[in-house]
Amino acid sequence: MSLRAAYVRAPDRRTRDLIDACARALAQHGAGGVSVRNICADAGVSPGLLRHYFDGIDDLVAATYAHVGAAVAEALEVAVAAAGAQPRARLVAFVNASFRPPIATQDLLATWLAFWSLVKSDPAIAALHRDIYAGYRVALEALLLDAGVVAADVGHAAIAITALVDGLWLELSLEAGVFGAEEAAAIAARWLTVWLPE
Amino acid sequence: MSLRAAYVRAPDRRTRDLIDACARALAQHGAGGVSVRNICADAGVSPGLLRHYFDGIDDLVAATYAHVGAAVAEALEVAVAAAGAQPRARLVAFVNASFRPPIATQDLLATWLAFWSLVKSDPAIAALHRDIYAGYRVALEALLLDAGVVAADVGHAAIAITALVDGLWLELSLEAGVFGAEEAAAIAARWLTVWLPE
DNA sequence: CCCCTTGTTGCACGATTGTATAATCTTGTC
DNA sequence: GACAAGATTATACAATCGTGCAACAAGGGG
Repeated sequence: MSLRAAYVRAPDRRTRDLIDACARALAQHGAGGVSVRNICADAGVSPGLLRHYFDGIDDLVAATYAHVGAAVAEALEVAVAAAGAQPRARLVAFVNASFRPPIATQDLLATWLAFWSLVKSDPAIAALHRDIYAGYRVALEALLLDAGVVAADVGHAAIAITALVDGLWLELSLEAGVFGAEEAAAIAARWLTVWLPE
Repeated sequence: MSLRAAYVRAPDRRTRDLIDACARALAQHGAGGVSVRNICADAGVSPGLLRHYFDGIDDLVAATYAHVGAAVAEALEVAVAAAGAQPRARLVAFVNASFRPPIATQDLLATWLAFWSLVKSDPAIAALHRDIYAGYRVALEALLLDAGVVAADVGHAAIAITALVDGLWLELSLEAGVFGAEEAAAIAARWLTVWLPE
């Protein structure tokens, strides 16, 4: 049974290998650089194997988005938990974590940008995008409310902060060198004070 | 000679037709939806004609980016000129114009998003992107300086405002319906006050 | 009227795409 | 060790990709 378990777990290993290879392809060559042969060669498997674990290349890309999205959400959760109990510190930690590893790495930003470009053409990606951002916004709105932002402003503030974070991600990814993650965090922190009382 | 001029001007018409068709393809199907046959069919010409006016499909996409970028820059310039002489009004006009027609149309935002996704893979697009954003940032920095932003802050402020505008564009394009251009303009206006004195 | 340039078409070519499939290898069970 | 089942490979196939090319249409200059 234990050997059986090890044998059964092998597919999960391959699933993960393919997702990682897909993320690498997305990061390095953009959305146009993902092809079955490309990904499978990078994962070290035969091209035919992809269809054994996924319904097709689109399904793999969607699974990669879900995986990366969950990893980001988890990293944000960890950062908030580590910030302690003070509401405002938790909010700042949430925003600042967006500009530090493991989130603000060059590869992850490029991968995320590739996902954005697929939202328009792939309905499955669009649905995932809605879910991921809805979750992000809910978490952010809760933190804003706890930090003392007036209820009427919470919706606008969440949209504004999300937009700023995404915009800074975009520039960090596209124009590496013009400014760094530290400056992005400083800008976001300043933006936060607009919505906070006092 | 006059007939000759009319005859010579015909190619420009076709160049423009192809660029428009390319922009439509980019807006509707994303970066992955641009193909020679697709674009030429939409423009109403034979597939072979594309190579008569452009070095290839990549060249056409680059030309489309340059064309759209120039159109946006011109629209911003017009908006600033129409705002009068008061420095702060000119700055607000510059930012607000980003969220009104002819810039903040659904099609143009989708096209712009497609360009972003190509920066990583296409060096020509990357060079164009650098030029376009450098110009944008120079114009914005000049307006900020005139509006009274302290010189030491101008660089950061330009980056921050550019990021916010791009982030709002991103959300307007990807999640149409969650919020509108009017709310985006209101958010940007509030963000501006952070950098302005008093 | 003929020619020559240029715009334009239609098709063919090789490369690459995603997917389907048959054969092979590996592993657990009896 | 034989057998069943799943993992994996290699190859084949149709579709689509960008591009090259030969031919046709059209109009200006000789």
